[in-house]
Amino acid sequence: MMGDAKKLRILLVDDHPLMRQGIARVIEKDEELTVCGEASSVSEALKIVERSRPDLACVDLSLENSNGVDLVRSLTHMDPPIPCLVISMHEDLAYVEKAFRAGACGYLLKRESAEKLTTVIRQALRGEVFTSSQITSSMLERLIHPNNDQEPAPQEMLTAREYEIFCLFGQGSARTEIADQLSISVKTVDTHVERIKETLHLDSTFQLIHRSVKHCLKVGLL
Amino acid sequence: MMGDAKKLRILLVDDHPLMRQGIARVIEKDEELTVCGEASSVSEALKIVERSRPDLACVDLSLENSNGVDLVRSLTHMDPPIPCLVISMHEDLAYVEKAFRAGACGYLLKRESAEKLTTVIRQALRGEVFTSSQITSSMLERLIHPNNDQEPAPQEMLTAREYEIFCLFGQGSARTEIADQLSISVKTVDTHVERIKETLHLDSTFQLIHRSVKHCLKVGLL
DNA sequence: GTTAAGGTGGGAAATGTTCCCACAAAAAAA
DNA sequence: TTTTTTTGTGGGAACATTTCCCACCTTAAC
Repeated sequence: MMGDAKKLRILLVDDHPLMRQGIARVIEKDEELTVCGEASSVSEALKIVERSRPDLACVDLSLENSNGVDLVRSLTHMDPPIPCLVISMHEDLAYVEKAFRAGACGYLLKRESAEKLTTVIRQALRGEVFTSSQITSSMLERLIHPNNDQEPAPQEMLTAREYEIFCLFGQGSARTEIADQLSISVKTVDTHVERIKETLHLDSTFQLIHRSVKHCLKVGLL
Repeated sequence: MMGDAKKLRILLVDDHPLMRQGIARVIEKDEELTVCGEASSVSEALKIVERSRPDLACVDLSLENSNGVDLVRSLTHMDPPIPCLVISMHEDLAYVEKAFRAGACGYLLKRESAEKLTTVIRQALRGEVFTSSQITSSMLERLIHPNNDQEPAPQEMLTAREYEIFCLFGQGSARTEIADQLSISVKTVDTHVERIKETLHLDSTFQLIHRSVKHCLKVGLL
């Protein structure tokens, strides 16, 4: 019981209970680490942080009904800041970018091994920055071939609003209909469309619809 | 051997040997019916018809490299005409329509029972018109709800040229590009587009693209 | 507190769509 | 055979969309 006081306290945030259990087990195995709380949403996590300030938070990026990125931003901007290690299933660099822009100090892929986790947690607590080796090589790849666009996932490239409109196109709404549904001006829809096309390297609305239908079909929106 | 002379002679046209065997077996079981020939293509069928004029032809609509509808048209427009019973796997009313417009006197779904087949053949030989009950109810449904379009297959509804253009849209070409590829005027493409939309009950080019992409994805053109 | 990013819109020229119309060839119907 | 329908080909003009600029406001980010 005495030793617990010296242990570094870690908060787990993931909406999958089984995943939390797995991570917790790995952490508890380490004599210097302990889990001080578990949360499945941003609000839960913030409550736990208030009453028991953890030394580190392990945050899953894709939380149900809320965004792990926002949590990371909150935690890393507190006084004093709580370092955040993102544990994500997404290899996509767009996620990585969002996480680090929000203040994360590490990005670990979920399929990484258990030993890696404790290693990374220690690194994070020492203030070191970490990414999984796949992520590192992806970043290097992008560094070397900056214009290597091979149909990136629209969700990652577009803002929430843009993606919303993008999908509405794919689901069969035309610009005027989208404007009605969203209660915004057609011109606003047009501007969004412009940005979407720019981001996705599309030359015309025709190509946009084309891409959107394909995407919606792929993700089961149609 | 004497009895055979009085038997009603039936020609089988289907490109699946096993299916022909199945139908033949059912027919031969009936004392009043006999199979006078089998063919897997239109040309084969016409040869058999010349040398042994059957009393009835059972024709599959989807023949390899040729079209059962054309055969039906030929047979039912001979002098004297040879009645045709279409045996098809397609429940779609578009097929039914084409078959009857070509002169078929019956339309039987392949998944119908064996007993049904002999019953229907007798009906056909008596000059009665028959459709499977599913087809009948589909027609009634359409009669009651005329604008209840349940996405019929575009290939069946459109002419060859129209379908060509329809698919080019789905594969990413815009109207001007299609005009270039086909070496025709953009206006011609526009007219085709108009007809396609009319046939498919589409309200806008937008919906056309939408439908086309879905279709191309379904048939593996994308 | 200045910069960057996201969401909101307008104006005007270019482009695309739609609804007419027409004509010729081929196919179907009479 | 002759007539009618279907198919493929196009034009003109009104209308709608797209595209390219631009601007404003708000909310993070640095």
